[in-house]
Amino acid sequence: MVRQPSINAQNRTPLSTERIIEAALHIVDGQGLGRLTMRRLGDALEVEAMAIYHHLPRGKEQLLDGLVAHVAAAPADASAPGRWQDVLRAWADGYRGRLLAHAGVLPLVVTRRNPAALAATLASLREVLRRGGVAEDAAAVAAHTLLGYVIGHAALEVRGTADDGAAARIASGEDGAVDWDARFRAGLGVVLGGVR
Amino acid sequence: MVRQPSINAQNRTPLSTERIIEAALHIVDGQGLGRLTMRRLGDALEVEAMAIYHHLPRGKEQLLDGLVAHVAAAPADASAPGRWQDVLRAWADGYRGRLLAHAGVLPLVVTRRNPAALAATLASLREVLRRGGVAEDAAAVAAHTLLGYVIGHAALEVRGTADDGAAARIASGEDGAVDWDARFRAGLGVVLGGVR
DNA sequence: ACCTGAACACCGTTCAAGT
DNA sequence: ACCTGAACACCGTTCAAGT
Repeated sequence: MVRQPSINAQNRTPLSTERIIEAALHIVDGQGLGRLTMRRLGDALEVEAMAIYHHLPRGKEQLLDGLVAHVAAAPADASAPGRWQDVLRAWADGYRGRLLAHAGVLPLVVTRRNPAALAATLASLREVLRRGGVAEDAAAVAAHTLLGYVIGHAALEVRGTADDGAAARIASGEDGAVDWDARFRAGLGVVLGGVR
Repeated sequence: MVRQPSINAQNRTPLSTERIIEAALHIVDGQGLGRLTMRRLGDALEVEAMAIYHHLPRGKEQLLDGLVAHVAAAPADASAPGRWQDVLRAWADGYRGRLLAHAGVLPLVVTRRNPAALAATLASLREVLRRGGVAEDAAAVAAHTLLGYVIGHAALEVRGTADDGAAARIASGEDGAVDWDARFRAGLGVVLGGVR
């Protein structure tokens, strides 16, 4: 006779790295990076904070690395059909949306050492350009420029949404709110238009 | 008879917001953002941590805002002679150097609300373009694109210096170390070349 | 006005112990 | 193997008190 495991003792879904990262991302998205603590994360998972260390031995460091990987590793589809300009435009739209949706992890993406995440994304951009017939050197430069622009623009947007009003008008002489979508597309045009 | 103030009691230079910010920046540059604590900052200033609150009533929040202002507010010289391309290239070089020299505050520049600092910088870029004969709309787009690129590229550089070696080669197929200076200049050419 | 000392409510992390 | 409980060395910040 086989025992039903769900009946006894602690019948809750066990912890896993994936569940931990997801719960952490949920906290960051909802309450901000500053409120992500091991204790609060434990609460959200209905577990003592110390249980997390069993799955992430490097502790909070490893947790933050996981968040970066989850958000920043989003390569372009090099096998997509169409002009490389359109493929990159579509990727950039998606990547920007990703960064804005998880704005709280942006400071981590910016400085945290996590080679694999961004390197893979960068390689996919080069591949799109290479397949599109752009020379190797120019492709490397363009991939770098594009990723830099998307990340930098997302950073400006995250900061900017707060000072659309009076502050921006006073300090910059700009008239009213910024249409960020249009701004981003226009800047994207500048970057892609500069690739030869 | 006038008393000599320097003789008595606590004859040390009194605290000031400027001294506090400078000491904080020194800690961040030397030991990283994570090691900037009010207590350590107090030690560096030879004062109890609580004394800082007398000069920065909003506490650490205000301290971090001050760091961002100190690093990110570096406008271009709109009255400089020469082609606008050269003026912006010179500004970009300087701004990049600034961000890299204080890489520890980069995550703060990226997300911390501090309208004045970036808005003033942005306005100066627009002014350079406007004086150079670029149309208002195109100037606004280009200023935004340029600042976004410089910040984003600096972020990639800060992260990248760690994975120049094997990690980058494996993940990206790139051959060896990246010449960041050349990369930056080339990307700058792409961005400026795209402005019409 | 400017700084100190003690205290409070938190942190991340370790370590031995439970099941 | 997986989780808990108590403990340690830190945090930022408040508040009353000193000069």
